[in-house]
Amino acid sequence: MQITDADRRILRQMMAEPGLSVADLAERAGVTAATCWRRIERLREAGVLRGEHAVINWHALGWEVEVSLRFTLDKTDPRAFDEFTVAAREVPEVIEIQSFLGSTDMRLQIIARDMAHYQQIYRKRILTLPHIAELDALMLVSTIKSSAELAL
Amino acid sequence: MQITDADRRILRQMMAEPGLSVADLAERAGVTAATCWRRIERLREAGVLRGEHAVINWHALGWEVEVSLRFTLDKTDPRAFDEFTVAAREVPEVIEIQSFLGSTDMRLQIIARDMAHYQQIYRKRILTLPHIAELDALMLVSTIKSSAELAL
DNA sequence: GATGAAAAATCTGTGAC
DNA sequence: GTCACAGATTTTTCATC
Repeated sequence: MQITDADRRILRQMMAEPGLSVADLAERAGVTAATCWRRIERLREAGVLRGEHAVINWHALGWEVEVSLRFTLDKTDPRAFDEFTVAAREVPEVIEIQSFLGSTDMRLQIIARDMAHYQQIYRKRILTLPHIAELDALMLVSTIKSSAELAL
Repeated sequence: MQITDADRRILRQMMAEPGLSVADLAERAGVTAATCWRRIERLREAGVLRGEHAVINWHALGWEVEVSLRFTLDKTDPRAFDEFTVAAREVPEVIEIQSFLGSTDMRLQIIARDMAHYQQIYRKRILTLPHIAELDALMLVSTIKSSAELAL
């Protein structure tokens, strides 16, 4: 798919001010609402726009503990990656799963109500994940920036 | 702010099916559209709901390289954290900044068009960030899960 | 102080140009 | 790509609990 300057302006605006209506987006991107809508539709069909994501402030909801866990897997078993991933997806407190090339294989981000809750998840759901060779945990203090304002 | 059962149902539904209209959300959460709208507004004002973000497929836009960088800072200087954070925010290719308690102090996530572009960002914008003591990089292969479906 | 019903304002999605 | 428009949706108002 060919991405025009107008597409780029729309995408940039979506990143800069998420949640804007199509009409407002159109105005800021310098196109009419109908055009903007059709472009968004095209971007969706082309797989550039994957959908929407509600951004929730877990802290305000009383989920105080956020942890980033890095795993090295036991690569002697070729099924390690798949089985680890499938098992990790099933833990509801896991809010992000990333896979890497390098010494670390996977990263999970986890939220919990408090330390006691985290301990419980850690022992019952994390340490029981399959094929873990090594693991190290970092307590998250804050997420400062979580978006992009790129010159596409 | 007091969070009711209806609020929880609305939030859970928003996470499960982002982008739903207020009317549909209301139906699924078992409240009227007006009530649902008012509750969402309250959650927004209370800072529980930070908004809805469009999920962009960088790969489809031709941004092929994604990297996670972990930093240990030089803590002999008390301004290290602030100065590092301020400088990191200004790099447009940095799409996430997290700060931790533990051996690692910061994590940045970066996107680049290709390896050559990444090398350039790495040398000119990352290695020049202030107060870096140690740093290690991981090439991201994929992000598999990036949401939560929690029993709030 | 919170709710639902209904009206008013606004936006979306489509067709014609 | 623009314009016009019907239908849908959001947001306000108001009477009620």
